[in-house]
Amino acid sequence: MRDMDNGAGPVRQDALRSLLGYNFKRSYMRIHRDIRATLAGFDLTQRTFSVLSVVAETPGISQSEISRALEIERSGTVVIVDGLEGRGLIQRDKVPGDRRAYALTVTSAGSDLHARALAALRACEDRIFGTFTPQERAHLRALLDLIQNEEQPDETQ
Amino acid sequence: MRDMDNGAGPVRQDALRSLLGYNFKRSYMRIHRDIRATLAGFDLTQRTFSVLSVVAETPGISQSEISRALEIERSGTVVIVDGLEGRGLIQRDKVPGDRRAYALTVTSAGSDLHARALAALRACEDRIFGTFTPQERAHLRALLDLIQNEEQPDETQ
DNA sequence: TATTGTTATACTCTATAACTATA
DNA sequence: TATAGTTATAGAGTATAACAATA
Repeated sequence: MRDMDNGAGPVRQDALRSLLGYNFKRSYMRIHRDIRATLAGFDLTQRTFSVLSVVAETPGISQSEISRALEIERSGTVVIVDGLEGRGLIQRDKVPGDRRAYALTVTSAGSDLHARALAALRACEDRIFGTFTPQERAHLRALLDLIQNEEQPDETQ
Repeated sequence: MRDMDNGAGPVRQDALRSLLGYNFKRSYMRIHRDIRATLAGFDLTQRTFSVLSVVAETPGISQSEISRALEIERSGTVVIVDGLEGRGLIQRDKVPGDRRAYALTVTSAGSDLHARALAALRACEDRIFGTFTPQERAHLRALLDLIQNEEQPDETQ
């Protein structure tokens, strides 16, 4: 009787369900819940993992470059890098040519944690998308890429 | 030279990009930005629009039913309903059989705003997915449904 | 002038807990 | 005991603004 507690009848949400945006949100919440739980086991969040990952793959990257690549505010990147450095996962080194910036690299501990968290995330996705065929996974990825590469509305006028 | 500011070379994010979850997040952020801007024109958020929409389509629905249908905490629903009621978009009526609950319905102003916001959202989605073929839209919707209907990990043991 | 890194602040969103009235 | 609604609070996540040092 869950949908008929007060006699209003089943809960209709035809309008919401007709919107791709709403279904996208619900799907994302479903995925995000599992990803968050997986990363919590490594004391990481989506953001801290993303920063760790980019540093691991781009040794010498600066904080500003991270901000641009991941679309995080610079002020937010500082806090994340502080945390990762404090845990001995990455380190800040001086940049010879530019005394403003740091060159970030992962420590061996950071590299190790990144590898283990990445493996856990792949396992997590295998669970979430376990019923998907390889073709369905590829198609989903292709559609997500299409969305990300959409023209942005021109805000310069 | 945006990706080579410090000589670290182009920013690599192969690991992140190999994860469906990360691409999902980026796509969702892209879509959400436009949806939020669209709804802001009606002084609505995704949540307040969702509640308004469900009330419009299920006259007499209770707050608890909204919470279950939209997966919002009851305490959050109260605040949203307060706001919509304060703006004259929905109203709370007594339920004959249950003195605890309210029967919610939209006012004519609420019905009108819902219709206009819904039309704006459809137009917004037409812009976002303008380059998608009808088949691609349908396929995306089908894949999103698959994700939402995934078995949840059993937490009752 | 623009950019890098930083700090402090504020705001939004959401979850949690505790409570009352009623079933 | 369980449910409907409510209130207050706290936390996470994120954005904004201002600043010093350097380019």
